[in-house]
Amino acid sequence: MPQYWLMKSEPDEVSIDDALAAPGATVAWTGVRNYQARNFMRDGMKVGDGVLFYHSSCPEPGIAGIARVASGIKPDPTQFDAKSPYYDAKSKPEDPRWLLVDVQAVRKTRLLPLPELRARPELAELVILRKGNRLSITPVEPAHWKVIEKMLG
DNA sequence: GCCAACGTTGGC
DNA sequence: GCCAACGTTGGC
Repeated sequence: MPQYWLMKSEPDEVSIDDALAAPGATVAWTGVRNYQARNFMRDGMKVGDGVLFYHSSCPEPGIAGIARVASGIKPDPTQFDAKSPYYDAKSKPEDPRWLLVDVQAVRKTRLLPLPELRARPELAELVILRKGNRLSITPVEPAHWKVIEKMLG
């Protein structure tokens, strides 16, 4: 049973184009610093799961591409890098607090903006559309995935 | 830049 | 364990 996820990235940091241009179209998903999002990676993700690649904190936020989970969880090396904005002094290499997975871009899609997602009643329960949601990684129901795939064409 | 809505921290 | 203060996210 395949599972689906939505993963937010600021295109200034890693856009869908950056991911497609990376070796193997694969990037390490660094910088997750929220326990709930981390736990989704740790407890829920499997290699091959579908990913909606979402651009956040940018002029036009929305879904920008399709990707897949390309590895199991690994420690996020940026937590040990004192020069990284994601540095966490309280995390110890023998007991890493933060994890990542590799994400492989499958294809760039048209930009599917938030207002268009909100306009679809079938997507009302999509986690990122719910009020107050700020999670950078959220599960996506198979039915929602199908609707979104259709909208992307 | 604003601000709503969360999450985290730390004193008690 | 409570909760006020503070920090962050992220759309607008």
